[in-house]
Amino acid sequence: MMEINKKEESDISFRIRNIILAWGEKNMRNFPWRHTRDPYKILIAETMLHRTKASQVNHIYDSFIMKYPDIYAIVDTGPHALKNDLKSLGLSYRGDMLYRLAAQIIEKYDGNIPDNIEDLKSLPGMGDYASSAVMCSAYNSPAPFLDTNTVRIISRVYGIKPTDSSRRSKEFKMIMNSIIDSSDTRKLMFSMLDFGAIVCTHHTPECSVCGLNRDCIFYREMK
DNA sequence: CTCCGGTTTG
DNA sequence: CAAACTGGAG
Repeated sequence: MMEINKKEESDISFRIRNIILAWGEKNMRNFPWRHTRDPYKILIAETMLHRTKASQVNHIYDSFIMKYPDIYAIVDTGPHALKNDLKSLGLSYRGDMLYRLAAQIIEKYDGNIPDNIEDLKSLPGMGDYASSAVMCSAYNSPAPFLDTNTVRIISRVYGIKPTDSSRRSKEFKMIMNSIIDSSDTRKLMFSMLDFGAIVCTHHTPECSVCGLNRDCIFYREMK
């Protein structure tokens, strides 16, 4: 009995992984912060993406990187100018946060972005999500991260009602780990984020064209 | 657990 | 007009 459940569990994870990877091959979005492995540029992107739409970040990202090409440029300009350059993204504390983040990286790590989760998480503004995202995006490290998109996909397919704390829950983390398995984490995470943003959307998801619909409890209950 | 914010979306 | 957006801090 136990073994059957385990097999079914891994079978669903296997299908989610392959279906989303295949979908990503054709539909993955093409943001500038995905063309680089430079941890600095990825760090900036994650800071901007904090509770903010990717399309909004896309508007200002390139010019921001042009103006602030490295971590020292952030500190040199000071919090006030940063705040102004990030204004269109909302969350007014973001400028101060980024300044403190850059200052600590220079002070504690001689200007080098840490390449491990523990050190990243110790920095201001860097939580579970952003730290794992840097690890995954810059180093292709198998660091699972749960954001609003991946939580929504998992909650629907598995029929688990999402709560405000789902992104920190052990249950969701374990499922995410089983989906990642030993795949190309970087490619899978980007595909999954985009799948959530384009197909498995919050309002009126595109269930009719979703490759996961026959596995999805949300879809089966909707019919 | 609650709050944050300009912009976008329904 | 309300709710959501690749979350993190207090």
